[in-house]
Amino acid sequence: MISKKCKYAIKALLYLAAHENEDRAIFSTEIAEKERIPKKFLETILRELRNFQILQSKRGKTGGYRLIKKPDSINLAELIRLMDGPIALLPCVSLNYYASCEECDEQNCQIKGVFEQVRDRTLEVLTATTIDQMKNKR
Amino acid sequence: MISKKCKYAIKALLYLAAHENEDRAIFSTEIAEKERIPKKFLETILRELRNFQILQSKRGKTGGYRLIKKPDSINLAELIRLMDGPIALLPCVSLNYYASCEECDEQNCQIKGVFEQVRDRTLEVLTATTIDQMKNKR
DNA sequence: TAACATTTGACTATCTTTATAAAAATTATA
DNA sequence: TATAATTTTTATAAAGATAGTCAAATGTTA
Repeated sequence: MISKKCKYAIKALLYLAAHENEDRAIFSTEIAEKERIPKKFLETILRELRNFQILQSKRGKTGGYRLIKKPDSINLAELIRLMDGPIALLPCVSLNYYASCEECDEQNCQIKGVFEQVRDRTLEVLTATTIDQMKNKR
Repeated sequence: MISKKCKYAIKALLYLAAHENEDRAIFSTEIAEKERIPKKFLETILRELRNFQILQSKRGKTGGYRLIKKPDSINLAELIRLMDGPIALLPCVSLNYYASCEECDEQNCQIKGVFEQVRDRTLEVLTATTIDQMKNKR
């Protein structure tokens, strides 16, 4: 499962992408209400996304959030990794967060293979999917 | 990520499968030592597997654990669901543990589609892989 | 220029759940 | 009587999901 944090991040980005052409910064309050995300939780998520250079923020009356990265350059694999960490189902088959299994002889591991397959299949879908593509669904 | 519990369960079943023809019950201690799994934790895992009718247990001097199900009839998807629950990355696309997303209009959800794809791709691999197949790796 | 309203930012606190065990006492079996 | 599983209880630690508070920035207005 991805975390709620991650799901909320996707929704927030979709919302920002949908209103990108309106030439205005968008308040966390607006996103929270429209997407029904707990406001304070959303704010910490937006801040993280800003720290990752995915969006920019501005304080004050004319403040709010805007996308920096283009929606077609934000893919789901990247986003999930930023918010939740590894995508692989085992640490020892993770490409970006590899960690060895303490207890097993990795050379002769019988279970790695399947999970490498799962990882590859999953990544095929996730890296091929961008915020822009999701936005244009239905 | 799958939990350690789940990973240990896979390892324990692989061990039992590897020694299936020896016509003896196998102690939790033996599995714990050979597979380097914390003993007490392993015992609770074995008990769960017994409750799921995957193996049987016997107490006393000639006690231990034996497989009930054949290794080629235990697939990974089933096993992961028993130990960890849902395989899908979102509750609303889970086949066996479906739960609606409180906050979103599921009819017009833009993010479901991708995660259905991921689920299907993942399940293709996991349901096609049995303990017996893994046992015969390398 | 000072005061004000609004919005993000940073830092804490809290509450719940899940994961991971360890311990003790009990029961079954050879 | 020794051995090994069973049950029950408890503990710990980490993660997840939120709420609260006050500070800092920004634009507006008197």
